[in-house]
Amino acid sequence: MEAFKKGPWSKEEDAILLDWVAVNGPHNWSSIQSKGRLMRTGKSCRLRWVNKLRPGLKKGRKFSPAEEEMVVKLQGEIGNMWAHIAQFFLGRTDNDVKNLWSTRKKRLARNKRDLLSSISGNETGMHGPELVNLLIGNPSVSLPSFLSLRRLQLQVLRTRFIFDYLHVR
DNA sequence: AAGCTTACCAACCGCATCGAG
DNA sequence: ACTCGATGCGGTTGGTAAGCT
Repeated sequence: MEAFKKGPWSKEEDAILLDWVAVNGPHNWSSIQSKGRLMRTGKSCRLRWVNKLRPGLKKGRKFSPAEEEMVVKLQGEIGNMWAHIAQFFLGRTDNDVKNLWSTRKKRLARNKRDLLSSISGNETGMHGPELVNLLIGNPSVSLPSFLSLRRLQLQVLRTRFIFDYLHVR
C-alpha cells in the first residue's frame, strides 16, 4: 500500500494535473493516481483543480465590500450552502466564500468582545451581566443618578447602533 | 528589529450522495 | 436490493503574510 502525498502542490504536480485535464477532462480524478501520474488522491486532485487551476478563477483574491455584502445577504437567505453561493460570483470558489465567511465571523466576534470590554468601565459602576441586561432592554437595575442615566442612555444608543451596523447578534 | 496578533488562504478530513455493477 | 468507489460539499486546521506594538 503506497502512501499518498499531502500538503502543498509543486509546480511539477500542477503541470501534470493540467496536462491530465487537458487530455481527459476534469473527471476520473482517481485514475490520475492509479495510472501512476501523481501520488495524490483523486480528492486532492479535484480540489486542486477546482480551487486553483480551473480556468476563469479570480487571481486578485480579495472580496470587495459589495461582494462581501452580497455573501452576507445570500447566507442569510440560503444558509451555509457555500457551493451555491459561490455560483453567484464569477471566478470564486466555495472555498473562497467559506474562507471569507469564517474570517468575517472571527472579526465580528472580536469586535463584539472589544466593545463589551470597552464599555465595562463606565461611570455607573455597572459591568458584566448587569450591563448586558441593560443593553438588551432589561434594566432591572437601580441607576446612580440622573446624569449618569443620561450618559449611559447615550452610550447604550451608540452601542446598539454599532452592534446593528456590525450585524452582531 | 523583534515579537506578537490578526487576516487570509490552501488543503485536509469526514460525511452524504450518486451511479455503476 | 446491496455494495463500493467516485464525487461533492461543509467544517476545520495549519501555514504564512501583513500589520501592529
